[in-house]
Amino acid sequence: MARTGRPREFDRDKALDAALTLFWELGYEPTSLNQLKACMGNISPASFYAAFGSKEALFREVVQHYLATYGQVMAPLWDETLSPRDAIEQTLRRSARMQTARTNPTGCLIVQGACNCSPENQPVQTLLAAERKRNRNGIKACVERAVTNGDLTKSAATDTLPALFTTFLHGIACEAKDGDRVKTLDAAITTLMHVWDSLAMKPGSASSSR
Amino acid sequence: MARTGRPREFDRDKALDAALTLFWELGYEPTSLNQLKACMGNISPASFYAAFGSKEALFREVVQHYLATYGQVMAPLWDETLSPRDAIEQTLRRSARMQTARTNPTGCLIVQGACNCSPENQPVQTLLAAERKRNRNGIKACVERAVTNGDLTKSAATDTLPALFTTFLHGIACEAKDGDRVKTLDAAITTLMHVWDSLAMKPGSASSSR
DNA sequence: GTATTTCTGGATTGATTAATATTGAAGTCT
DNA sequence: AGACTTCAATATTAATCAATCCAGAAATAC
Repeated sequence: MARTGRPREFDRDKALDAALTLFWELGYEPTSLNQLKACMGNISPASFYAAFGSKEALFREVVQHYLATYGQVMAPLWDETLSPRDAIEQTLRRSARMQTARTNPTGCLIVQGACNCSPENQPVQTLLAAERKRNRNGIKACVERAVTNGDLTKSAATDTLPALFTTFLHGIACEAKDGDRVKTLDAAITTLMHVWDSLAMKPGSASSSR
Repeated sequence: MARTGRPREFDRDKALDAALTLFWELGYEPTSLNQLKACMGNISPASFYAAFGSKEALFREVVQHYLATYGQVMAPLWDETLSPRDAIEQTLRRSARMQTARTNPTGCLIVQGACNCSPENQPVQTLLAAERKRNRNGIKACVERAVTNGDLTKSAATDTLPALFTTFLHGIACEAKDGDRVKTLDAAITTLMHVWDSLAMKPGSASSSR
């Protein structure tokens, strides 16, 4: 699309990737523009602001990029070809694997990217909080779908499942950043899913619908 | 103990309390010395450094104060008069209640107090990481005690319990900060404890030992 | 070739950061 | 009373923050 004028000398996509890594490691506020410009290929302030607008605008773009790539571990939640149980299990397992992988920073940009924020950067905090709410809603929708399906019989216990799974999901970020192994988390997920299974077989209906 | 010289004009304990609240709300780095001095009674820089040494020294003192008060919700983990199951359940419930109370900031200082940190403040991050490790060890010790007691029969599943409960515990901080109600979390804890109970009754022995 | 457009490099902006120095007031001890 | 000790207010330190400006370089359009 670049029509006229002098072409950019650095690779915008690579710069965005580098910024993602830095934001992921340090979080929004501690990441300084100097560090960003350095890791993005020693670009000048003018180049930076021409290409990305501002630190906050860059971060928003970084979050979108994260959601479109690493964040896709959450996709099973909205994949209705999966059973609700498999959707949640896969989401947990893929999150644990992604957040502990050695190919990227540990932990979760959405949970930890703007954890310590000055009031003036509340918009950034709000942006990530909205994504976490999306996670919550996705898990809740899965549980409700299971009730509609007949996989689960609605009860006081099924009402607690969304908070249970969401709290565990978001807790993975802390454990991953603290050095937990994927094996450890995976095993915990296996045990956690027993909660679902014991609720699924408890009431009358012999076998699940799908 | 104040022997001689002009006595301090501000209340050191109240100042520490105010600093705790501010650090709890914002985290370590975004909390500026100006904000601290203001909330501590408009004290001067000289007074601040004379009384507390530095920002980091103040934070360390704040963390100790937190652990000695709010952090006592974790005490059941090391209370051997409680059954291991009750110790973990009480810890979870008291954490959820404390972190959602309207009398103090939401979330957890240990989990979220230094989440976004520049490399130069790594000592602060390390301080909190060590406390989180203490939580992990406490939960693990409870599970191991249950196995020794005979409350639980050692199996692949019991090996996963420490990570399961710890991940949930640390996840509470995120959910509390995002506005979850204590009722919601409490209900989720009830369901989570079913994991323990189903493991406890599964193997042979009819009733628990104590 | 000339005009136009867009990028880059370097210098600089004002605000804010944590921390220190100086100075004088306010207290205790003998 | 007078020596001594500790505090607090003001001013200031150097460093860093995100962001802007300006001049020159490099490309395209006509």
